[in-house]
Amino acid sequence: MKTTHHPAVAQLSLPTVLSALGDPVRLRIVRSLADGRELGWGELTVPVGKSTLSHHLKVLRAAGVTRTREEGTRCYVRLRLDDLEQRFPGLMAGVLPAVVAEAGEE
Amino acid sequence: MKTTHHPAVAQLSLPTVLSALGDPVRLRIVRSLADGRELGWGELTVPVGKSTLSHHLKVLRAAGVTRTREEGTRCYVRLRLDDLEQRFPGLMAGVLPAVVAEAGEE
DNA sequence: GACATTGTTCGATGTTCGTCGATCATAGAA
DNA sequence: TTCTATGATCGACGAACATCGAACAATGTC
Repeated sequence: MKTTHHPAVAQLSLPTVLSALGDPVRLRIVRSLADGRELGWGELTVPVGKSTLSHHLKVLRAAGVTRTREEGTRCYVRLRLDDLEQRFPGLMAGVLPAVVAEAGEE
Repeated sequence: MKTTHHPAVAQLSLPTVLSALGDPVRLRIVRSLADGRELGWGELTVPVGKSTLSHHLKVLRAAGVTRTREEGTRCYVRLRLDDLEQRFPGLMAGVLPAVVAEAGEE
């Protein structure tokens, strides 16, 4: 595919991370990944077209929230929980429960 | 001044809160308030004009992150920590340390 | 009443964002 | 090689956003 760029741990920016999380569609993606599992692209069920999904995954990736692994023609996504914990200790521990709890509200 | 509107606890939305926090200027405001103190409008030193500051405070207020109290011609701002804890337990406990830690990086 | 202070609102400008359909590049299958 | 499936990229659109200066409203002071 392409050289999917992932920022280094030291370069993760808090406004960028929070801004990436501040969108309903992306928050829904994060919720799907909240348990740490790696999911295939197609398993991310969001109510948008695939070009839009690709865009949102790019935003999450650029913010350092997710890591995309390519395997053949398909790719897999997971949260960068360890990296985020290293850069912003406790952040995701505070955010993820709220993200998961938000599931039953919509 | 005006009828400054504050959303009820049950109406706080996670994407809205995170989105409100996902801006450098607003994050700087939140950092000033991180210890729970109430600050006067003028004590919020951010590198923007006053109309822009007013706008950012409105965004934070509308998201339910801050509460504005008016007293005469001047007003005071503070975080709605209790309300946020009630609606999203642990969220601010995870976010605020990262916000404060971010202080020495810029 | 006249003036000063404080913060909001308005209008405008340039930028960024979310969304889509269409196209393209890559890797695997027939 | 040809076809197919997977995602990324492109171009475009309208909406939302950050910013500013100027004008405004409300309160306090002289």
